[in-house]
Amino acid sequence: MSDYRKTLNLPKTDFSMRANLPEMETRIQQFWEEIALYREVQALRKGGTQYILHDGPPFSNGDIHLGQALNKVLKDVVVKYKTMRGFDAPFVPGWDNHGLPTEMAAIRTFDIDRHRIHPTELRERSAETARHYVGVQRDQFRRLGVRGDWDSPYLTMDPEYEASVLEVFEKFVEHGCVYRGLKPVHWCPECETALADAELEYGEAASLSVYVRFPVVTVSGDAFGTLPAVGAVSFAVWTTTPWTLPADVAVAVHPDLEYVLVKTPEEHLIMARGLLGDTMSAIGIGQYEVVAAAEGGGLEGSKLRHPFAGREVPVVIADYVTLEQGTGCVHTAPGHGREDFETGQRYGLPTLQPLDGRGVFTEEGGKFAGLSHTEADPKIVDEMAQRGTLMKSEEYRHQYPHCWRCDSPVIFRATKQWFVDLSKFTARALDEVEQVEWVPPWGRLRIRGMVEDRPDWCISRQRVWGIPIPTLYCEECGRELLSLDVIGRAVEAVRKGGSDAWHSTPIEGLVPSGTSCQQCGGSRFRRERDIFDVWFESGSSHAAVLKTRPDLRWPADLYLEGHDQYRGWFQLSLWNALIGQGGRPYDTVLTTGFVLDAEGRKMSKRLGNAIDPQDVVRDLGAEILRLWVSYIDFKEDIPTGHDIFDQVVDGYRRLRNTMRFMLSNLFDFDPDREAVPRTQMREVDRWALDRIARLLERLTGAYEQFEFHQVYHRVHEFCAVDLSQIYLDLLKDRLYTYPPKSPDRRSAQTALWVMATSLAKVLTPILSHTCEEIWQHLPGWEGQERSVQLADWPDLSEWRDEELGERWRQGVVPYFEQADRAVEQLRQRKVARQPMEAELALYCSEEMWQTLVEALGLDELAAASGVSQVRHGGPVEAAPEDAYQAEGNEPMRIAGRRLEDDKCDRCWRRQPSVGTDSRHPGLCARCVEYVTA
RNA sequence: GGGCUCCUAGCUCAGUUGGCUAGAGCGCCGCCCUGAUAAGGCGGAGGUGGCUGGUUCGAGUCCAGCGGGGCCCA
Repeated sequence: MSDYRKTLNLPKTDFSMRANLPEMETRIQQFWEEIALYREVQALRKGGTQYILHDGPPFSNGDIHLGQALNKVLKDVVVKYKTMRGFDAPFVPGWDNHGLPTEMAAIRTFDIDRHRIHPTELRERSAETARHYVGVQRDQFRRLGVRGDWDSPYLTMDPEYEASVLEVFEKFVEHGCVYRGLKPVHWCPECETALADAELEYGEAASLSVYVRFPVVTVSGDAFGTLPAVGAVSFAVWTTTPWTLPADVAVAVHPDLEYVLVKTPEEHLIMARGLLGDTMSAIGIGQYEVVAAAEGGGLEGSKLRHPFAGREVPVVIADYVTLEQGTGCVHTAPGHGREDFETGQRYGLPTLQPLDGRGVFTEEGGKFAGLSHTEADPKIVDEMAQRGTLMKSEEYRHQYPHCWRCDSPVIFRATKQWFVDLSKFTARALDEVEQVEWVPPWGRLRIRGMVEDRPDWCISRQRVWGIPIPTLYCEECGRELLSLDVIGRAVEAVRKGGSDAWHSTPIEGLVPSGTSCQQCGGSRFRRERDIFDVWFESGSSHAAVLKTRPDLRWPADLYLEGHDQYRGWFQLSLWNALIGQGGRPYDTVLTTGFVLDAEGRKMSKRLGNAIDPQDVVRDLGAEILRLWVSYIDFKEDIPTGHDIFDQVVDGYRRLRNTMRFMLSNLFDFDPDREAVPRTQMREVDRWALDRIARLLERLTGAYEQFEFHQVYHRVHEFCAVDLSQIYLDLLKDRLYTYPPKSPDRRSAQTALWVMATSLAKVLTPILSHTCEEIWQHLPGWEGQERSVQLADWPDLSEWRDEELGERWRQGVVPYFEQADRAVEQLRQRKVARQPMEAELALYCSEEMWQTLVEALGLDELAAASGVSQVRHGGPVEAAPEDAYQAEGNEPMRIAGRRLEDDKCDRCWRRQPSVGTDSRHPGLCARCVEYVTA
């Protein structure tokens, strides 16, 4: 009997069931290399409407992490989708080379002592590091299957790019919004250098904690009613850094907190009610009474006497004042604190800066001049004790930032920095924000908030690895010189020789002859050594990249980054483009959530819950990572974990095997010659095509809305339900047992071919490698593109059949589930252990029966029911007692019985006709006909 | 502490303008098949919709508060 197996058209394909993805992907990627796919696609889409996705540059300072992998794959999905839709959608990847992360990577890699190394050498080492990691990351991104112009990416350290940044700066200067001012920065007095946040290490340190009286001169309005004798009333202030008191210019209170006037045996004190008890016990006063209360807001403008400097200081409002510690009255020294500084800016207070680079008090420090800040601490306390303004002093241990190199405690010190005044662009910026499409929509709200309360932008950094700020200082008086001429020369020099040219060009080459200091008239200058904030560089990418490359255009259609970039790249690119180019740099901004672990916590190397994309690619394959990207909703927080990847692997298998089944049944199909015209197709095949046509419309919509997870979930469901459970299952009988060239079989193959090619196309943006592999295993046809990525987006609208689809949805598809249940009941009752042993009798209206028979035909109705035979038993009422009661709109009952007919050796169906032909005693009549034909 | 945001079965997602017993796939358990076979089919269990209160004839869907997670600030 097994002889008949040879007469069947069993599926055949080289498309393996197990993918061995890592191996397959490299083979496919090699193929892409060979045909220069990126160029091919670009050439093909040349002339199409441009769609510019501008790549946000990652730092070139290490291997790519999962978030970056996610980001690039998403961009790849967008770009591939767009090109298949006919757009000219180039993808130019970029890297952010400058800045502290790379400088630190270089210091680590080369074990550099940054206090000894010459800046030029540190720049060289940093450049080397950056180049190295650009190469590493490029390979890693390519390994993910990301298609782009990898041969000519943009690098922020390219001289051309650097020159463009300086040109943007030039525009800023033209607008007159660049100025030099004071700003407190973390400063290491040992190393005498500014420190970035990343260079701080927090550790325990001892400080002097002091409670200090700020005697009241006047209190605003009648906040506390009638005050007792002035002079006997003080604001109680607490601080752990007495050495910052010489720079104090104000006391801050919270506008909404309640403040009280407290009477003690000796005096009256003012502090927050919420801290009254703590403060009193700290300063050792047991007997006191509250005599009046007022909201902090009402105290604004009160005048106090500095505890030892003699000057008057105002009471100001600040919402960062809390009840966690202290008295609720916060000592404010704009020169020594970031918040203090902003408060000072708001009130127009002076920024006192009495410390030099070594942390030693200058003349401005008055009687403390010459003392280091640590030496001054006790002296200041003594001074206040003598003047009677000290209430309490004690040692205090707390977490305090230390220098990462020398481990000494750092200080906050006001230094001169370059700023950009953004205030006059705020209205324009908000206007542009409204023009942009933010996805998801709440992005607008978020960026609006940031634009609205944006302080002036400090663009200078005291670092080495970056683009120099092309300004000068007078050698005589130290006054800065902002000159368009000088910037112009810098642009030219940098364009030729890179950033180093600014440092190496003789000063005469940078200073136009006749230049003189605006302040003292001096004619000798030295160059600025500070560099730009890296955000200024990357924020200029729209100009440096979009405006300079012929394959791109300004502004971009899309920026796509993590939602941390609202404050970062999105915002700073916006200001930069607004001031530099007069408009927004993007039309749409799409943001992704953050990659979290399975418990929803952030991923970090420290927690040890980070997943390395390189591991995923090596162990599971890039396709799994790509599928994961479309498995989750990337706009929300993104949960990850090995179990999630396992699920993605399962999902991949389902997709792959469904595709494999279709491919394997197309082994003898020639789409050019054997495709069956729509009118001659079996109805069930047309139903399947209507289903996929309908699916395709939804998928296209999902791509348009950047809802890629909808693509995955809908395709997966389609493969599992419409195909595996229903269509492919019922097709087997026809595909395997019918004569190879019979129109009925070709009809099925036509449908399979349309579905397979369409699915391969619509999944290409996501499963690029697998779809390419499918493409290579499909039966070839006239005009088939070399790569599926060169194909057009499928249009299956011709296969839509509204009437048929509706009829099936109502009257046919629901039957399948009912049949399954009826069969299950037979199995439960042990009527038939195997469904193929059974026959079903449907008890329903004649009309209902006709609908099913006309839709499927008797053979396929049985196949779809999973049994050997199906017949109409009669009206519902005629059904036997134990018949299954079908659910649904119309009444139907399904009875079943075990067939006594023999099983056909060929088609496995139990048919009465088995054995009627003496030549083939084991076959049913249908199989005899096919075999003898 | 502030701005924005998220919280539906073990997991990832659906649920149209508030309206019938809240769905899918995966996973799990049981069965069948061995002509998709390191596949495939059938069935089953599994949800106080983060919690509390409110608006409404009716809320997963609207409002308020609380709890937990995330990003960015502080």
